[in-house]
Amino acid sequence: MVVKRVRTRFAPSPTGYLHVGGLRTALYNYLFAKKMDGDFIIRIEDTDQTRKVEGAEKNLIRMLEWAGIIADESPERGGNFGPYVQSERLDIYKSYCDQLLEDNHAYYCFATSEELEENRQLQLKQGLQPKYNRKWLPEELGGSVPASEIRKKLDAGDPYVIRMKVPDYVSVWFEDIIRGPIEFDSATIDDQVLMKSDGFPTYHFASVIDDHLMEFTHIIRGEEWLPSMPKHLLLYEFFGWEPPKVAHLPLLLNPDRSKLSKRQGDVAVEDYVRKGYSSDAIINFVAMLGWNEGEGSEQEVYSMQDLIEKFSLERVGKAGAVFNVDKLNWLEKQYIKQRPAEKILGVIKPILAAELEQRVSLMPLEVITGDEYLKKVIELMRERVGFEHEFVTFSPYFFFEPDSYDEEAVKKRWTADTNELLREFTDILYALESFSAENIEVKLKEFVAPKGLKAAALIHPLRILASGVSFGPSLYHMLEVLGKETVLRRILKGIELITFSELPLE
RNA sequence: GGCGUGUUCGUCUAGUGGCCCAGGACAUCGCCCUCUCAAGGCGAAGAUCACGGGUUCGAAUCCCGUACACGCUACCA
Repeated sequence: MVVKRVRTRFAPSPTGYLHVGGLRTALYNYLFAKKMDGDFIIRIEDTDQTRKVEGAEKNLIRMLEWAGIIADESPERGGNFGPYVQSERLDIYKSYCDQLLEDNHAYYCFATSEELEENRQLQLKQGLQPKYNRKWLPEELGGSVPASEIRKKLDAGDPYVIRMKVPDYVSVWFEDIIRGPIEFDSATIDDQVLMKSDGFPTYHFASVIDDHLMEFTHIIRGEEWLPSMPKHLLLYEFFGWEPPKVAHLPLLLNPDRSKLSKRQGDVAVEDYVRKGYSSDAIINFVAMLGWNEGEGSEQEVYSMQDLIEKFSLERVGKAGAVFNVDKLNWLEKQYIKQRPAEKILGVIKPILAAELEQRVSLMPLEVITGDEYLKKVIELMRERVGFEHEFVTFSPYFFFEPDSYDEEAVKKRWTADTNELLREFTDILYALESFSAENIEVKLKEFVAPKGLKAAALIHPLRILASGVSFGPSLYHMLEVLGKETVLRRILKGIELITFSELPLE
């Protein structure tokens, strides 16, 4: 038997931003396809014209690309199974629907939405499952409506929908890759609308047609689609098509375990991008929400390549997972620690440029915007920042003069002769030929020892004057990177501004 | 209401009949390192495996029931 090339899809509707749950669905489809040496396709499901949002389709594809999920076929890329936008496939749905009508698997329904709603309320009140009451089921299909009456309504141009005729007394069974066997009784399946009165197909109809015509071998989608699986299966049966394998993914949840939603945090991938998360961390994090390598693996950090190699649908969990930002933050740090400086440069340069338009720097611009300088800053700060943009914003003193000094720190670290010590030490620094961390350290220790002082007596004040804050990288290395001129300028300025006598004595 | 799915530390999870009075990671706390902050190292605390019945010499793991949660129940996807 010839094994078919694996084809999977992500089929979003262009109604807005890319949801992180959607990102994970797309990722799993992508990982599975790539793992199996197959193709990953993007199809746009825009059959609800009222919910369509301008620009959403482009944005969706952009965000997936940002995440490293590149489609083999898509509306933008094309392919042999297009068009990849459902609103451009209307004639296809129409002809397949005609076939169903002809084969008595579907029928016209002229019920108004008011009628339908009334019926629904009635059934609900009676404790029944709300279902279409088959008022318009034709005689040939076991109903009571004569063909002539349908013909009359049609000729009169009355609006109608087309519904599928669900067979009575059958049970629909299928095997979900991650959940195992699932069975439904046809009595619980509604006569789903296939074609809406505006001539557009419903999701259910369009996706079945397209999934078959586009030759997908595996459908991987959210758990919310599980209950509509029997309808889809019935359609495959009507057409005599072999259904693809299916896997229904568990939901992503809010901290209170409700379905992940706005209000309790960010749900759009865009939100996380804006906050500075990298695609490495987002992909890694989202992949682990519901999937794990198993077999005693304790690996936490996975590159996209790792994921492709190790992913399998069988190892996707069944229960919903809470989207926990703490772990995402930790992952982001892991990536910052290991990311090549060159890559980080590309991200922080524009951020720095923007900052420099807002604030004036007293440091030589060509130096502080240069690769050499920025790389040194990156190496000093990479274990201390949570996001790449913090290379600029968390330690602005690498680019700008401190505009204040941490009051608490000054209070804690200043004594009556701190300023005098700093003044004296400034001369030593000034005379220093090579302004290196080692030299500064040696000089500082030489300076402080005969006075019977600890290095800390000078280290902390120096840090505060050079940076404005009491925390940061190794003082000596920090001073070296800042450079002699800047360091001296900041110390001199600082001892002018900070006067010990002004400090409250305790 | 009906149908469906799910349920192991706060969170993500390992675990597919004996190795589990349950392992790892994040978060929390403590100690070490240390010029601060991180990072790192070590350690602590944290799960009566939702509950109740079976099956079995033996169950987190198999079966049945209950509870709870979530999803679906549209001419939305």
